[in-house]
Amino acid sequence: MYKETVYSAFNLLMHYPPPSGAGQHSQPQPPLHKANQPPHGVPQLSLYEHFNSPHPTPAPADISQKQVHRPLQTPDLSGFYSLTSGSMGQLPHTVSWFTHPSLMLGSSVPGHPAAIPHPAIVPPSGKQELQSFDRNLKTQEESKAEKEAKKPTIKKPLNAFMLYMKEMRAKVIAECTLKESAAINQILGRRWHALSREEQAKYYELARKERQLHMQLYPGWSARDNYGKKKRRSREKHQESTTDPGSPKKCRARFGLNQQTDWCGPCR
DNA sequence: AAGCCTTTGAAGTAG
DNA sequence: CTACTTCAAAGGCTT
Repeated sequence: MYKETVYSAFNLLMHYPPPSGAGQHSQPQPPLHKANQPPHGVPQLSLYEHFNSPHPTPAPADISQKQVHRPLQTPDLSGFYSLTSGSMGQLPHTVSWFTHPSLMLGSSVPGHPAAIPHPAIVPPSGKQELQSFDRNLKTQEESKAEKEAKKPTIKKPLNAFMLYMKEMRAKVIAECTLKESAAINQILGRRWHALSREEQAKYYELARKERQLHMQLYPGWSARDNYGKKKRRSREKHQESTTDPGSPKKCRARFGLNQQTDWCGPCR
């Protein structure tokens, strides 16, 4: 029963036409993640449409509106990618952002624009009034910040490598008896490069569908929405490592090597 | 408790 | 247009 569901879901997933050029071995080849870009002007059936057919629900114009005024009309896709496990050979667990806790959107009230005083509004003169104005301004800013913090964050869809990591992490942990993610990710990075183009293509394709579904569900969303929200280490710390080879990606960038094909000595 | 580490890829920003 | 930056996941470690 379960397996049947798995394979039927897989068939749905694999119903998409493969991107032109994907999985072919003509030389030279562009990087897969570039080659997999869908051609412009070629509408492709999305997972969303697949599951809504023959009664498609038009994608809402505004995410907050959808959350509050209309419950998500999409059929229960939770665990969709766990269902597609068969497709990937063995996706042992959920890999979709769709089922990620961070995306389990609550019933947040859409934030009204905070009452920000117009720049032309000048605080009344006089020390006491000025202090009072400052306090009000601060309170407004604080409440605005609180509202921002309470807003459910829509995360970025996972890219091909992230999907691969999610699938393979448990395997690597079991094999290497490691738990530290930094070390595991290094191993996974090397294994990713060792994959054949066909194997990688599966993940690029899955990632493309993730992005497509994400766009369908959150039409107004942009990666910009989450930009700068995480506190990062200071710029100085980044720059002080000029003598350090750093990650292979950074190292390749530094020495002008091909990011997709070249291995830099110090990072191997 | 918050951020770092570490990876790749997508998408943003800055010049 | 190019180069650089940030964020997705993960969990132990550090501050």
